[in-house]
Amino acid sequence: MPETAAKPDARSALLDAALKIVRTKGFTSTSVDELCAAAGVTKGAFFHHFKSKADLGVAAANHWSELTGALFASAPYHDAPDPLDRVLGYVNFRKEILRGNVSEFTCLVGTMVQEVYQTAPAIRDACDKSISGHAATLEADILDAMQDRGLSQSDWTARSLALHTQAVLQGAFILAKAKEDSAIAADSIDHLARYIELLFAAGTQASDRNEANQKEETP
Amino acid sequence: MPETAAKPDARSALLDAALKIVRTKGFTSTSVDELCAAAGVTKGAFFHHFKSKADLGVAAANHWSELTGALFASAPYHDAPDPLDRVLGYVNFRKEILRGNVSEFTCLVGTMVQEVYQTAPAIRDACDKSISGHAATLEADILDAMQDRGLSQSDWTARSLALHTQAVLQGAFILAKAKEDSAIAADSIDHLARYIELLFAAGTQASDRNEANQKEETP
DNA sequence: GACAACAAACCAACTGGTCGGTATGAAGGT
DNA sequence: ACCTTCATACCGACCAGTTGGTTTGTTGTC
Repeated sequence: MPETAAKPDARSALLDAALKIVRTKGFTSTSVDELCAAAGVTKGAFFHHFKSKADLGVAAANHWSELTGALFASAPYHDAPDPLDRVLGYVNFRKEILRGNVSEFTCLVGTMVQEVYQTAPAIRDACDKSISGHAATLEADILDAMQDRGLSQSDWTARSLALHTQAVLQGAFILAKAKEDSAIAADSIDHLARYIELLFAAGTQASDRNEANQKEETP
Repeated sequence: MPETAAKPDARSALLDAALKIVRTKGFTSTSVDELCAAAGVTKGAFFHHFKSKADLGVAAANHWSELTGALFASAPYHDAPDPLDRVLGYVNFRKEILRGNVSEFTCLVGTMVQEVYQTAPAIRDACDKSISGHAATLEADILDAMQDRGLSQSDWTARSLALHTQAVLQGAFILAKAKEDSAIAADSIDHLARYIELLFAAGTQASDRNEANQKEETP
């Protein structure tokens, strides 16, 4: 991965164009010429900065990671003192983000990975890194909430719940695309929030009796 | 839509080829020539049966609906007397289905709709119909379970929960593709099952405490 | 004068789609 | 029984446009 220090104009223009176009048409349907036209550069510039279209795909996924990373890092839900409130704040924030038309709030890497997971391993890995890396930022808060609520020996892990939130979001985007409606995505996110609430409510209730067993599952 | 009575060889061969190839490479990356080669027919046959590639996409989505409809209709979970057990049986069945490599258990219409929702409205509608139609088969059992457990005035509907299950599954497939691993999908399905259990357990607890268990046991 | 950052003409392979043609068989008249 | 008609199913050469990618050339800057 290159350093994000210097920003030649054409490169970031192409990356920004890729974010917009790929999210509406998909990766393979987006041609290099189209990208160049949207970015206002020529093909020469494209292949100067990216050695192939697939290379652009990888760079776009990384660019996406940086953009979303910054967005969520600066989101207000981190301020909540209760870790569970931070987790629920994240989920609620994801719901608030559902503004504008579908291609504006859906996920670049979720879209790309479906198309190329078998044909472009480099892009798939970049997409996985983006999703998993984002989930990891949630994992810490989930872990804190689990400890806080005495759920350390539950039969699910903080990581699996963090990844599950991403699955719900990705799936919600698919439904939103199929129905061309963001409301259905909001419904799914509501179910996700309800699940997390129930999960922690049930936990406090059931396993309050004793604590401090660091073993995981495996009966 | 044509009746499924007569089955010309070339047509169904192309449809079967489409199911397999589109799930691994995506719709736009799958060329007509490739489809013809895999089906052992010529281009003439292709455009005799389908007026365009998009038309094949619509037909493939409908074909998918029929195949999955038959699969789930004959699944054993319908036999459970308790409607909640049928719902949980469905979820468990979805988990059991995760066999073989990723392209063998992922969803054709979920893959397609991501690519073409903006560019091929006919395909999008066919995919929506497939997903929503499948969700509708779950909705009846959910509704029964809600009545059975006295959850009729909850702040979520049977339809939204049915669609949520589809969102979770579609999202689980995306994660499985990103990680090239079905285990992550199974984890998400476990979370879904846990959610449904908690949802109905919490409901019975909160609003059905006095009314107790008045359901029949031997139908 | 070396090098990064572009511009733009150019290319072979491939794309979805067309079109004239053929093989088969059922329908219908005589 | 024989012939014509017509529709369906299929073939495969062909087409124009597009694809990702290359090459050669022109800038500006250190």
